[in-house]
Amino acid sequence: MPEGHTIHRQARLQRAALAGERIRSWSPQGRFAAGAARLDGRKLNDIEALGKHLLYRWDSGDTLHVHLGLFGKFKTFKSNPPPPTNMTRLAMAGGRAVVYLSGPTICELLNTEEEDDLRARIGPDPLAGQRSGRRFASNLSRRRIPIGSALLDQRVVAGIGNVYRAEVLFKCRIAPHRPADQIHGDEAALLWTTIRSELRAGEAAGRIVTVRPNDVGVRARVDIPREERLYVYKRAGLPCRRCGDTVLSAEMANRLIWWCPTCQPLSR
DNA sequence: GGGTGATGCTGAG
DNA sequence: TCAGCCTCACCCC
Repeated sequence: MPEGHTIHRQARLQRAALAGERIRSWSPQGRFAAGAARLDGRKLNDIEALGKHLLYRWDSGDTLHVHLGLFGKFKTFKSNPPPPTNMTRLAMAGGRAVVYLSGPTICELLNTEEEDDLRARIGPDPLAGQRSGRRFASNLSRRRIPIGSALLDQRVVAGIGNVYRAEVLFKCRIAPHRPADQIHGDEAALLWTTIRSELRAGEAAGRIVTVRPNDVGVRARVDIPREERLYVYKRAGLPCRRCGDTVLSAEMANRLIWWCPTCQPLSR
């Protein structure tokens, strides 16, 4: 379930659960055996989220880099952890909690140079607290690709995934096919603030809920049914929650995207 | 119980 | 552009 909000949430929760202690680390699956052995018994100083990447800082000077990819998952147990399965790539056990990681695309130790490379190829992170709206706008202005593709490019903005790209464009009334370099300054500013507030809401809630109170016929609650939480994502053929027109979908940047042709006109 | 798609990304061609 | 990789929830039988 990993867009940027999940990663930042994990950083926050795991910081509270593990940081500041010596951590027993091992790789039940065996695929990270050497790395885990190197970290075993070291003190975990801090965890940093960077877009969809997680960086764990250890007192040995080591940095553990985790990227969940499409399938990666964390499971945290405060008490009575079940034994890890042979799918558990990395297990980290401290005095307060145990965290199991399975299915990550990346689980590796980084040296300084590799970490610099990672930072260099990642765009502004809306959850990192920086004021990077201008950088985001400038990144857009330099791409001729559709805005729907640009939002998935982690060099443009770090942390957006397929759900948020569709939802954020809907909220800002921008058609996904419009070229990124033709997004007006005020639209780019609105996009940035919308991305920030939506990712923040997702981080806090632990799930993606973009539908808000004042929109027709939908409760503003986190516990609303799953199929009412989003405006357009995976709603092809269904009526737009705002105007009733039919939600469309198409492939863009190798993934499906959904939009309302009335609420998100091609020209503004 | 099998099949499939998924909130991601890379590297080969 | 496309196959490949990682895992599992969900659907259908």
